[in-house]
Amino acid sequence: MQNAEIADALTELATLYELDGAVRYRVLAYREAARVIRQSPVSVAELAREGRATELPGVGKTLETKIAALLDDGEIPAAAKLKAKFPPSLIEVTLIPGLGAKTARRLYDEAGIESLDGLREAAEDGKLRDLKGLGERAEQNILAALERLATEGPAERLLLSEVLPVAEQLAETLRAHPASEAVTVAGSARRWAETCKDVDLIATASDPAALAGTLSEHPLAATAGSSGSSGARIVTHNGVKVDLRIVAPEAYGNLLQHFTGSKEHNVELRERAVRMGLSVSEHGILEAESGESARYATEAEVYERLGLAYVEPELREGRGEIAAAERGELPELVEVGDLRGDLHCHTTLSDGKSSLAEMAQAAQDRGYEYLAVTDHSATHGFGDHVTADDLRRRIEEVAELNQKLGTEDFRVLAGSEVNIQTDGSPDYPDELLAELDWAIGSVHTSFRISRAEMTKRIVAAVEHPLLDCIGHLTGRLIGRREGYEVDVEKVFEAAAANGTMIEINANPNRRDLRESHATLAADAGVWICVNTDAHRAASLEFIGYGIATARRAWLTADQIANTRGWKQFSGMRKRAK
DNA sequence: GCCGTTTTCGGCCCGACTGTTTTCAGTCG
Repeated sequence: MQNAEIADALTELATLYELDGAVRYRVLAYREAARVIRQSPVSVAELAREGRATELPGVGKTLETKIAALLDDGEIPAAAKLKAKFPPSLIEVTLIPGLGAKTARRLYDEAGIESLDGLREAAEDGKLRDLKGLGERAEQNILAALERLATEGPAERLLLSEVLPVAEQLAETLRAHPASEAVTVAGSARRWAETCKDVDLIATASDPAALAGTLSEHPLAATAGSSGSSGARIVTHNGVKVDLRIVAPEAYGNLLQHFTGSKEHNVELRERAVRMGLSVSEHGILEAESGESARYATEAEVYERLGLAYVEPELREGRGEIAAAERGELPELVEVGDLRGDLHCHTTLSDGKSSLAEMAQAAQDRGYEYLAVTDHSATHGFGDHVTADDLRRRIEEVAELNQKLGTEDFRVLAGSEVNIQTDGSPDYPDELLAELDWAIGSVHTSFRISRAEMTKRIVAAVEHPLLDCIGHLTGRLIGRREGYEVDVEKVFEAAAANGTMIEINANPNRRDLRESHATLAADAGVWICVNTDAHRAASLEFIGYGIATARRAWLTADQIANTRGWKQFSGMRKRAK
């Protein structure tokens, strides 16, 4: 059973308990455990079988027993019992914005509402207004929410790459306004999370109302909400919700820290502050004893007041960064500027949109020392495959291009992204692979084989002496496709033993290795390389998303192979050994 | 239900907003 399935079951049980009126903290404990399990890089099912699930923070004896029952019987007895007590379709009702478990339970007890259909009927018949605490306004809001759900489906999170360009463009416009003093993109976009729900902009300005008006009147705004001296709210034409909050410069650090999040980071920060006799909010830090409140212009001062080293936004996820900041043991994170080359891209030879020369030029423009051109291989399909003869010609073309460039400072590597076939073998003969400068092995077919077979398949590729690197290890597409099942720990163990690199694919749809796997791989001693998988010259820019994943995985430049210059990197390739 | 610079019980973040209500509970981020 996958971690996500266990997490889903615990989340459902949390809501069932909440509907049943359990104490708040029990519900919170189940939700927190679900979060930790969802994020875990290792199989929680395996941990539970070994009786080690309690090693996860937030999982105690009780939860371990419940997970074991879920694995053995496919359900948790407590959940089954509660589902007999009231209709489980009541859970859907709690998903309507503005309705929670308390209200849902009262709708059931007092109006016999069991589901979204029942809720709609009652609202249309004007029956909800009879319940204490609800009125006509609530009826209208519920009907509007049901309508939105029917037409738009559940609110989905947007890919960071859909949100970040919009956020940056809006921030740039605001920065250019004469009344603006500082504007920062905050929230999950600042943390470079995989997906975002909305955009938070934090600003300070000499004329706040004027700055807020600028956002409301921005051409990207499809609809504008209220706008005043404290901020403004818009929805862009591509459906991104944007909140601008404007604050006095003295408290800019407090507000920025608060709205950068994450929620989990902030909760942990505030809990720690309480133990120090301090109360932290977006407005400042209050000392309980003296009653004195302090405001800070910068985030660094906020962290300093709490006895912590500055925490980079990408680390603020409640994954131990506060404890590390306290000990002064936060890693010095890798940066985009540390990279010396990109080792995965495509050209018009397979499914890319730019030529070999255009890709090389773009890499030189970025200041790289090397670019591996890795078009798809012989069995790729879609008419985009590259035959063995095509590849031999490509090797010659690359040699000619390098000669023409005539510099020691930059070189193109003749490479390939080779399909790992179902039996784990590459789809070019070894003699041809040996002529390449660089080869990546990737899985592009037969995703649905068993976890054991997939693990065996990829480990075989890892052990192949002429595959230098494994591409997009799990094949996931964020929000669209789960990755294939594979025992990543076994793969990393083999990769470390064989000197096979594993990439962080920077494509914002992939970001694969995901961050928890990247941490695990680096800890296992695997060389990571961060590559774009660019299919056009402009897409070399996507490297920022891959570096963000590396940073969110706590990685330093040291742990990334392609931060080395060519001389050193060339010797680190498996084929060079 | 979890956890320990308040260790095996008694705590467990902070504030804004909403809709309903004359002081607040529920929900949300």
